[in-house]
Amino acid sequence: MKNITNTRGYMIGEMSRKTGVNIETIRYYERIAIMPKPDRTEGGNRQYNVEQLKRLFFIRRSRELGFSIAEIRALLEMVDQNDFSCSEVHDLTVVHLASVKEKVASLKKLEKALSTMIAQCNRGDVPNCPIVDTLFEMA
Amino acid sequence: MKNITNTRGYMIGEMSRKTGVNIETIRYYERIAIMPKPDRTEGGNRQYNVEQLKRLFFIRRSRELGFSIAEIRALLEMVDQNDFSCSEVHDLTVVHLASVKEKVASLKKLEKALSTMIAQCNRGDVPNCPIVDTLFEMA
DNA sequence: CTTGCATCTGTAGTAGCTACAGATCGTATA
DNA sequence: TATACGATCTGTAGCTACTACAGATGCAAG
Repeated sequence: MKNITNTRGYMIGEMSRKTGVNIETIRYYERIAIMPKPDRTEGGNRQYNVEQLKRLFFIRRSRELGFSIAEIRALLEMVDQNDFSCSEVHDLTVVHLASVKEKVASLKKLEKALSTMIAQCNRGDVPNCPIVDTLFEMA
Repeated sequence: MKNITNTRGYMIGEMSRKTGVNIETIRYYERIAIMPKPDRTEGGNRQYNVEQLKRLFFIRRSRELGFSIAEIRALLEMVDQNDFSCSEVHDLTVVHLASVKEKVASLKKLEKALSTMIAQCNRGDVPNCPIVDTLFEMA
């Protein structure tokens, strides 16, 4: 039960608590190499530093914003360059925004279609269920 | 090169062409048992009937409407009953609609956040990239 | 020194397909 | 009838982004 940031660094559990990223997920990020291999204690436990903590925050925030791991990998590569190009980051974000908009649009279509189906159905008082009829359509 | 509906039934390729469902996906649906095991030719090729074709249309349409396989399984169980209850179908659809709405809402939030980030970035003319700054936030 | 939580590795599972490889089927044509 | 060639077969592995174990250790407090 220690939240102490000791001099040796953060243990994986602390990293998890601070960022909200699951421990298993942190190890997964290491395996797919978007997080670096951290130092180890003599016993073999991971010891993270502040850099790595920031990186994990970056990843979590990016995931929250819907970036895929592949996109995050690209973002991190950009950021890892000393003199990274803001316009590359900008462009990647614009592309991502476009895909989010597309998803919204297609979900809105679903929403409309489902609403219509539901509206046509008065729950069993009709001989044929209009929802089921719609689902059987060979459109 | 035949589109002939022969008396024996539809081959898997015909099913695929008619419904737009990938051949491998049709076999997958059989494996997870939302499509029945069809008859076979002497040689072992699948032979589907009209019932099964309709069922596949139903599945595809439901997928298009965003229903999960689990939900589709439930829908099919309802529909498979001779005297199925329209209100069960109704309720499942309402629940699904709610989840679609939630997804729309959360994607809209993303959209807004991403738009704001992009608006703040004038592509490299700022010392620190506002997008990257946002991503590093430890919120 | 023991207790007991934290962490370790490695593997397998999730959804919903998709993509092979290597073998056989089925049929149109020579 | 023989053959060629596309369609289909089975079985397995891959994809995304994790999550969930099992069984073995590490580590720190009492």
